[in-house]
Amino acid sequence: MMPMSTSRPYHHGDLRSALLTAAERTLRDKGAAALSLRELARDIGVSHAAPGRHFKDKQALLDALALDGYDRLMQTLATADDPTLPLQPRLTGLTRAYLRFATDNAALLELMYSLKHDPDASEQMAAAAERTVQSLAAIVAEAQQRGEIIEGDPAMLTLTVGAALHGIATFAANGHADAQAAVDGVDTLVHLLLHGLLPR
Amino acid sequence: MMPMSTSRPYHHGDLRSALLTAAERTLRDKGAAALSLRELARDIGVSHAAPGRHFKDKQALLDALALDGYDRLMQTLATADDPTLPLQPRLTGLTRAYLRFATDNAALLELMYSLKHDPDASEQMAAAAERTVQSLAAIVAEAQQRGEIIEGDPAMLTLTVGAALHGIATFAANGHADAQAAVDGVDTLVHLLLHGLLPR
DNA sequence: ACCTGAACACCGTTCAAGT
DNA sequence: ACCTGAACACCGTTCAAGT
Repeated sequence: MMPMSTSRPYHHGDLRSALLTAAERTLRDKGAAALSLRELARDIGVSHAAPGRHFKDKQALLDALALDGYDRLMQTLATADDPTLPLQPRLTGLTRAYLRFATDNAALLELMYSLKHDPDASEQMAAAAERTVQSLAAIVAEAQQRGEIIEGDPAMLTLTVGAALHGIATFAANGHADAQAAVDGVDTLVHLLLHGLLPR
Repeated sequence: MMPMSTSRPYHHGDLRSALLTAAERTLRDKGAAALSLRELARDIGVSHAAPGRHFKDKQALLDALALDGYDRLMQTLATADDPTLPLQPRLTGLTRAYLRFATDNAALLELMYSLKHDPDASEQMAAAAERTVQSLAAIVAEAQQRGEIIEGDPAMLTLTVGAALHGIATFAANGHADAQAAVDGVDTLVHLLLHGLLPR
């Protein structure tokens, strides 16, 4: 039990992170469009102008949320990756992790991939996305070196795998595919990616 | 030259479609978040309450835009589809068409795939998406019957192909992949999907 | 440094009233 | 049937002033 100070000082202590926490909650519960700085301020118990000290405008708060999302996604993927595995189970594991993140954070993912960001934040997000792509590219390159997969432009192989993973994750996140069906289908999807659709 | 009535009547004639046209324009130029019913009304020259006659709220207008987007996407794909082609060029053509639509209508696509819609509109959109999936499923089933691709759960093959197409389209739309690079990569992507990544 | 409170210029939505 | 004009309850953002 933390003692609550009965005299409420006019400042908050760590308003910035309190705003981000509260914002992510409403993002999750009601979506980005329903997010109001004034409402956040009310919930936290601070004046409506206070958020302006920490985020130059509403978009800056959304950008910060999205950037945090990229960090968490990358950490999720890094944790899920097992470099000792052969390619197929390794990709399956990564895909499952991405799928789980997507369904658990659907609104956040939508925000992360949305078009409207400050140029500065856009740059940071492009860099974060690029880092994720690079780790996938590294996996592809490794597999090529081991002779597990075909030669050819590694960027194209990475793009293909990345597109398939991204596609199924967004299908699952927005309900275009049933989430459980998508999870169950990961094995088959990765198998098809590796083996192709043509008869042998 | 249409004669302009100098006495401006208090009604508009076809306000509903005028609103949709203007809304799509701002969606394209400034994004969904910047869309204001009052501003639309001003631009069209009608009172700020007039839109309420045609759309019960702002979300209803966004839903109508998204639904129209699904219609146009399906029409684009139907036009681009050439059933006389073998599977590989057929899929390549469809993917190109989807890519073009995605880059030409990035904000609209984002709106179409966004999570926040009225339940009623969501149902219609799910149905529209389902129809698109079904036409892809039909192509897959045909190819299976002709022995062009492997047997196995057609739904999984469709999901895999659909995920890859959707993934590359969204990459292109939001700039995660350079649009031109994505278009150039379509041949390779479809080839990889069909042939797989494993060495033969 | 950090926050308040008032002010400004906007919103979306509703509703009686007009034509 | 379709629109207006006023009204209501909100917004985001700015800025002098407070501590």
